[in-house]
Amino acid sequence: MKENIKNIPTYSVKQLLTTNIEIDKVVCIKGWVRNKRDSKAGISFLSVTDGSYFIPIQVVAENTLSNYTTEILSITKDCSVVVVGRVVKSLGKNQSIEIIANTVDVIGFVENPDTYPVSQKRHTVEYLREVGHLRVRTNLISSVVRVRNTVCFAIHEYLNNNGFYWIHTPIITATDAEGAGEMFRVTSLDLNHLPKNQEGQINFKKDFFGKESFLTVSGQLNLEAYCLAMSKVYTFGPTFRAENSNTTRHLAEFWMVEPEIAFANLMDNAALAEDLIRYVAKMVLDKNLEDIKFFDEFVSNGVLLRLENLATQKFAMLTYTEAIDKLLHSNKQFANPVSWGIDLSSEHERWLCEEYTKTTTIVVDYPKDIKAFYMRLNDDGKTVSAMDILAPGIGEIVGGSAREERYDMLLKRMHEMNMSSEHLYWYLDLRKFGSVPHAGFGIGLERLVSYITGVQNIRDVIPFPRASGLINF
RNA sequence: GCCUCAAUAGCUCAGUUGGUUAGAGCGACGGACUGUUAAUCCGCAGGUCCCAGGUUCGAAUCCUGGUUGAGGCGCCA
Repeated sequence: MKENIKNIPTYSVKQLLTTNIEIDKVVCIKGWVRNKRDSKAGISFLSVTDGSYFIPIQVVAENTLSNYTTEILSITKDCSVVVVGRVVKSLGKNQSIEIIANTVDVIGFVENPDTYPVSQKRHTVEYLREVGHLRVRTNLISSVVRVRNTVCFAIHEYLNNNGFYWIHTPIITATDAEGAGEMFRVTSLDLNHLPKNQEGQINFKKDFFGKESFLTVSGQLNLEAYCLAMSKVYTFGPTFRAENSNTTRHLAEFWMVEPEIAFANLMDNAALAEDLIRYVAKMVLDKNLEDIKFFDEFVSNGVLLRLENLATQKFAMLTYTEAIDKLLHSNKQFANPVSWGIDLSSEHERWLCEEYTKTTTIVVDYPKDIKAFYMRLNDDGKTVSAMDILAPGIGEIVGGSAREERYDMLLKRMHEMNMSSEHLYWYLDLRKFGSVPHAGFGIGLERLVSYITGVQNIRDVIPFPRASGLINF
C-alpha cells in the first residue's frame, strides 16, 4: 500500500452513497468485491461493499492501473481491496456516483475461487447454514444483520425515551421452575467423577454454586424484583431453552426483550407492546429501507407493505373466549378440535391472524389452566390476565401477562400446580413488602426480526444459530 | 420427542418401467465485446450419484439399516 494513502480520508460505502460527497473529491474505501464485470477493451467495474449499506459502491478500474493485468483482472468475489479514487457522477444507470480508481490494492485474494463456498450466485439458506462463518457475505444475511441491529437499537431507544431502566438479569440461575421449558445445566463438576451423597445421588453441594444451577429461560422473575422498586424496567439478553424443538421458529439460544411495568394492568401491558413494536417498525423503515426492499423483492413479496402497516395500523384484539367462538364458527376443519379450555395450536393461531383478523393480533384472558403460575387471576375465577401477540406467518411473537401480585392467590396457585414455594421464597416476598399490580411481556427478538424481514426460518435471523444438534460455528 | 419428505458436479436441479459413456443452468476457468449492473455471447474443465449392506445378468433408480438436511406437530418467544 502506498504511503500517501494515509492522508486520504476513508469513507464507508454508506457515507458515500447517503451523504452529499463532493464530486472530484479523492477518497479511500476499504471493503470486499461483491461482483466484478470486465470489458476487455480495458475497463473493469468492481462492486465494493463494506457491510455498511445494502447497495455497493461501483469502482471503475481502467487498464492504465499498474496492477490491472497482474491483479485486478484476477479479482473474484470477496477479495478484499483498498481503493483510492475520485468521486464522479456515474455514467451508468443504477447509481448516482461512482469512483474512478487511482489505485486498487488487493489486500487478500480468494483462494480456489472455483470452490469458494459463497460464489457469485444465489444460494439456498439451507446451504448457507452449512457455511455459517461465510454466509454474512451474502445480501440476505448482511441485510438481516443490519435490520436486527436497528431492531435492537430501536427497542433500547424506545424504552429509554419512555423512562425504562435496562436491568441486567443473570444468565445463570438456580431457579429451576421458571415455567418456560427445559433448562441447560451449568456445572463445574468433573462429569467423569461425579461426587455422590449418602443416597447415591449427585452431590450438588460440591458444585460451583453449592446447588444445582442452569442457564436462564427468562429474566422475568428477577426483573419483577427490580420492577417493584424502579417502576419501569426491562431486561434484554440471551435466553436458553433445552427443548428439542424442530421448527422454523425455535432456537435453543435466543434473545428476548422483557419489559415490566409497575402499577399496571394487562391493557397497559398490551398498549406498551403494541407501541414498542410500532416504534421498531418505523425505525426499520427509516433506517433500512434498501434492505427491506431487497426482502420484498427476493425473500417475501409484500413484506414492505406489511411493515408499513405494522408501523401505522392498530393491532387487532380479542379475548380467548371470542377467539374460540370465531374458530368454532369458521367453517374450517382443524386437525386439533376446538373447544373452550384448549390451548390454541399453531393452526388456530394462524387462522386467527392470517384468515380472520388478517393482521397482528393480541389475544387476551386465557384459561388459567393452560398458563403459568404467576399470571394474575381474573375476577371470573377461570381466566388469567395473559396475552399473546400473534403475527401472520410466524405465530406467537410476544407472550405476557399481568402478574399475580396478591400473596395468598399466588401461593394458592403454586400449590394447585404442585410447585415447591421453597426456592421461590424471594419471589413470594415481593408480594409481602409493598406489592403492587404489575405486568410485563417478552418479545422474541428473532421472531420479531423474522416477521419484519419475511425471512422464514429463525435460524437465518441470528448470526450463529444454536439449536438441537446445531453448534458448528 | 413424533410424523412426512429429501440427499446426483463448487451451488441449484433433471435423470422416463431397473438397461450402453449420468445431463442442464449458475459459479470457476479461457476467449469475444468501448460503460457494465445477478452484464451478455462463445468455449472448456468439473462426478465416491450421502454411507453400509441386500435383491438382480445389470442399481443413481428397488429393499433394509444408518447419517445429514428440510417441512409439519408438540413445547414456547
